[in-house]
Amino acid sequence: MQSFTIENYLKKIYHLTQRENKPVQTNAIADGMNTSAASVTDMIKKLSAKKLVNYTKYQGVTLTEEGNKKAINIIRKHRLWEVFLVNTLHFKWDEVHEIADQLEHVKSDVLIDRLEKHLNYPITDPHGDLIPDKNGLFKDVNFKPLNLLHQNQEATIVGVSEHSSSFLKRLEELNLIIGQKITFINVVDFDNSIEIKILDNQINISKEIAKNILITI
Amino acid sequence: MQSFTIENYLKKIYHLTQRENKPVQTNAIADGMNTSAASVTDMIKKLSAKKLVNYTKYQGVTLTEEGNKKAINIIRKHRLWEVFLVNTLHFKWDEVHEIADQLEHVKSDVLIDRLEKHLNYPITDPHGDLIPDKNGLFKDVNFKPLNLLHQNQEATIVGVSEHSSSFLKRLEELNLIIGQKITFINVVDFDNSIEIKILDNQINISKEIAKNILITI
DNA sequence: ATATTTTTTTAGATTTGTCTAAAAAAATAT
DNA sequence: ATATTTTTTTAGACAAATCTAAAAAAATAT
Repeated sequence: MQSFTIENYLKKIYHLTQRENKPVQTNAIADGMNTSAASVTDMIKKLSAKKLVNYTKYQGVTLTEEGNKKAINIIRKHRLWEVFLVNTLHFKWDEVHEIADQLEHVKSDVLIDRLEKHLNYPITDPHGDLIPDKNGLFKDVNFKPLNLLHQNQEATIVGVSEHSSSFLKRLEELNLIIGQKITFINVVDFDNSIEIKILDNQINISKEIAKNILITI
Repeated sequence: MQSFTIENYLKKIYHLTQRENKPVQTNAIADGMNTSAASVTDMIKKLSAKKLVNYTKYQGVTLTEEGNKKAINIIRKHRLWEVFLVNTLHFKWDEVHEIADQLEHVKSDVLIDRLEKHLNYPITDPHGDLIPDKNGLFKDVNFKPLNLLHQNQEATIVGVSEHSSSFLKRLEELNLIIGQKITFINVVDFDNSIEIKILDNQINISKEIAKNILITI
């Protein structure tokens, strides 16, 4: 009986160490995985014994080079499956995460190669997240959160940094979808919400929404 | 941590009770699953507690109606994924079994619906095995083994009843592929091998090969 | 009908991943 | 600098799925 536990831990640790480049705490992993801190400690010891994480007691963990490689490979598979679900099977972008969480664990390198070819070597998944190549390398791109734009700057939406279904559905309602062009107007002092122009209308979006939308200029 | 163990047992019991409609023995399951008889006994008790199999000590098992339904659903998923692998990703028919064994456990009814639609509602998988519909019903067809044909009878190959890669590869070498028309000539007394006409050539195939080829007249 | 062989089950142990409760260490506050 | 709070680890237990070895039942052979 094989299990996906190790792969899920590696993926979670990867994501938690990405934004800030420092060890992730036991509790943060436990929260993110719906498990107890004690279980995380147990599992971390196993991962450490397998040389997939660097671990010193009470100091949190980082991925080793090998752990990182494995994590990126899972993310590659997850994102390619998401593209498949949206492009080939016509799912919506807010419907694919849970299914891809299962598909990402299927073991077959040739399957992923063929899938990638079938999808025409996509660079990003349906949320604009970069898909690493076979060697784990990400294309170098210049994405930043919408809230960092300056007055009257034009930009194109290329991704999101939050994947909850409720967030994605809201974006669709506002036409804030990938490929959409927008113009930054200004920040409203009172609540830090943001005025933008989109499809010739001016709309207001909260800071929470704005900072989770990725754009390129 | 979820596991596919129960699904794999159900599938195996389904296949082992199919050909002969009587209880399957503990040892037969153990052989087919690469495990020990003791483990099978343990697992059977669990399946019985869940009302998925009918079990009386020393008497072997059969599937309950519910167990049967679950088994057929797994087989449906397995076969649809095989069609996907061959038709969409261009795998060969002898390369898909192991991958489909993983994909069949992905849980999402809507995924299977969309996959089925994408594949244009196929009736059989790449080996000619029938794909049950959503309600677990198989289309009623008239397939039988090639060795049961009579002299000079013409027939079309529609499937195989053995799925090993070595068998399938051998069939390809002999052009014995699905859709191929053949004419039965005669049985050779000495070794029960069979003479057939195929693509204007007469060839000889062993009884072992012949009985694992399914034809329709 | 009894002995032998085969099949199945039980008993007891192991591994994986999890848990709760308590102890220990680190971080924070006074 | 000490007390308090938070975080992490340890200890001990549990469920799932497996194993080997031994016992029990069923099937087969003489």
